[in-house]
Order: sequence, then structure tokens, then C-alpha cells
Amino acid sequence: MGSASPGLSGVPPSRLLLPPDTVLRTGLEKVAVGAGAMGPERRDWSPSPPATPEQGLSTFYLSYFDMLYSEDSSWVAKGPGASTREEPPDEPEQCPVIDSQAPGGSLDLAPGGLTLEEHSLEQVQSMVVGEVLKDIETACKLLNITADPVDWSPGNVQKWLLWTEHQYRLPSVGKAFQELGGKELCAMSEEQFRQRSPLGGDVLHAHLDIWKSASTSEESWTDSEVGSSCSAQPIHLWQFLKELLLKPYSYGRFIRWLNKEKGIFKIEDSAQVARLWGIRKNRPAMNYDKLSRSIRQYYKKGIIRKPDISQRLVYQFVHPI
DNA sequence: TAAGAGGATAAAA
DNA sequence: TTTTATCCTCTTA
Repeated sequence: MGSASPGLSGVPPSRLLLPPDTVLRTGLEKVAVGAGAMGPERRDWSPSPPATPEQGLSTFYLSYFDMLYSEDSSWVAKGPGASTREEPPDEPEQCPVIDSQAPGGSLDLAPGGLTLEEHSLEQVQSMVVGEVLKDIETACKLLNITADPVDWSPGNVQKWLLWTEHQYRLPSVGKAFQELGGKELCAMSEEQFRQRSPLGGDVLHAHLDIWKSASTSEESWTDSEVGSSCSAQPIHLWQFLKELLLKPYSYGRFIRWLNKEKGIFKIEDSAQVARLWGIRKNRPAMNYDKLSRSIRQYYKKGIIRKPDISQRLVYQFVHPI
């Protein structure tokens, strides 16, 4: 990754949807510590709310990427020529977050860098999706509300508004939405949000979009998708893991690629992955101990192995793709 | 304490 | 027969 694509780098961080000190960023901070160049008082961001949940989220996540890249590219993939103030002489082959920092230029930087860029984007996107989902989950617990805004009572809506206003330093708009339940709220257009709250309505609408999208993906990682619908045909564990990895929007919080090209992945939530596997195989007693034993059976078969630099919950497909 | 490694054996397909 | 599930002991971080 020598440089971000024009399309992405062209978007200045000031156009990010969220201010830097958002709860979403708290998740990102876990992986992008030190990317704090944006001052906490920065308020000149101009929201670009996603138009649709589908299109919106990806745009939104890519904006995150842009922010991270713009503010501190040291944690994103760097080309061999990229210089930083401090470069550890012996960087491990596998970065805990993104394994694109391969040593000695094993990171293939094609002149165009497109493949790598897409690769990095995919990784960042996968990671951010997971973090966003985690943060929404945290907010749900904190506020004692469901992840799906449609289910919110007017009281839940008020809680969410208060929390969002607080988190994102928006002007207080609670009264403007006082009588609304989640269903009504979700049915409102961005314009209607603006009418009720000229100052922060559009931002609120964008946040609500994220929640709506997140809950949509959340539905898919419940038992319905993983379970019975696909249980007709037998499936191998390695196939199942790849299935999950292919859907970062749905399962990125449980399992994600560290380096897709090398087939290195990390199980972020071992209990959940085991639970999903148990659902798929109709084995309610499945746990990570058993699942990991099955994974280890793949060692001899040359299907999965531990990466060269072994890390907890990190495995590698011997034959990626 | 959770994860990892691997042996042994049973069960399922 | 192959694959996975289950249970186990021991080691490692």
C-alpha cells in the first residue's frame, strides 16, 4: 500500500460521518492506537450520510479506512519503500491486526498496487465492521435496547437519542422525536429528520441507518442462516469457517481474515464460532475445545495449520482461496 | 485460565 | 472408511 486510491484519499477526514471521539472510534482505537491526530475537539466534520444501508455502510467504512490511512498509515500496509520514524528491524511476519506488514518486501506491491489496496480495504472493512457491531452491541447492553431500531418503544428511541447526542456531541433533539417509536423513526427520511432537527437531523439519520444495517446483518448470524437452512448437505468444518470468513458483515465479530491471501484468519469469539458450528451440525454441546480439536485434525491432512508465528486463535489455510 | 497439542475412542455419514 | 465429536492429559502463554 503505497498510497490510498484517489477515490478514497480524496475524501478528507473532515468529511467523515463521525467525529473522532465516537463510541465507534473506541473500537477502532483498539486496533489503531495512536491514530489520534484528529483532535478531540474537531467539530468541523460534515456528515455524508449513507443513502442506503447497503451502499451507506460500505461508504462509511471506507471513510473509516480513509481516516485511518490519512491520519496514521503506519498500521496499514506499507510498501518496502515507505519510511516511518521507527521501523523495527525484525517485524514479525504476522501483524496481530493486519498481516500486510510482511518483512523484507514479501508484501507484493505491484506498481498499481490495486490488488493489495483492495486486499487491505477488505481487511480494514472486515475489521471495522466487526468493531462497529461490537460497539452497537455494547450500546444495546448499556441502554437495554434491542439492536433493531424497529423494535424500539418511544422510550427506547429517547434513550438512543440521548445516547447518540451525548456520544457524538449533537444538539439535543429528543423533544423533536418525542412521540416516535422505532418503527416510525425507521420510516422517516433524512429530510424528515432534518425538518425535525435542522442541526443534527441528518447525522442522526445516518446513525440510525448504521443501526438498521447492523441489525440486518445481525439477523443473518443468528441461527437462521447458519443453522437449518443449510444443514441439508454435510459440510466440512474448514468449509464452514470459510463461509463465515466470506461474510465479514455478518461474522466479522466472530472470525475474520488477518491475511486473506495467505489464508490466515483469527477466531475472535471462539464460543460464538463454536456455537454456530454446533448449530450447523446440530450439536448443541459443541464448544471451542471440540471445534479446535477438529481443526487440529486438519494439521495432518494439510488443510489448516498454525501460522509460522503462532498466535492464539489464529490459524492458516494451507491452500488459500 | 484459556488455548493448544495430540492420543484414544465413539458416532455419524 | 472418513470425518467429526467427545473426552482426556499435559503443556504453554
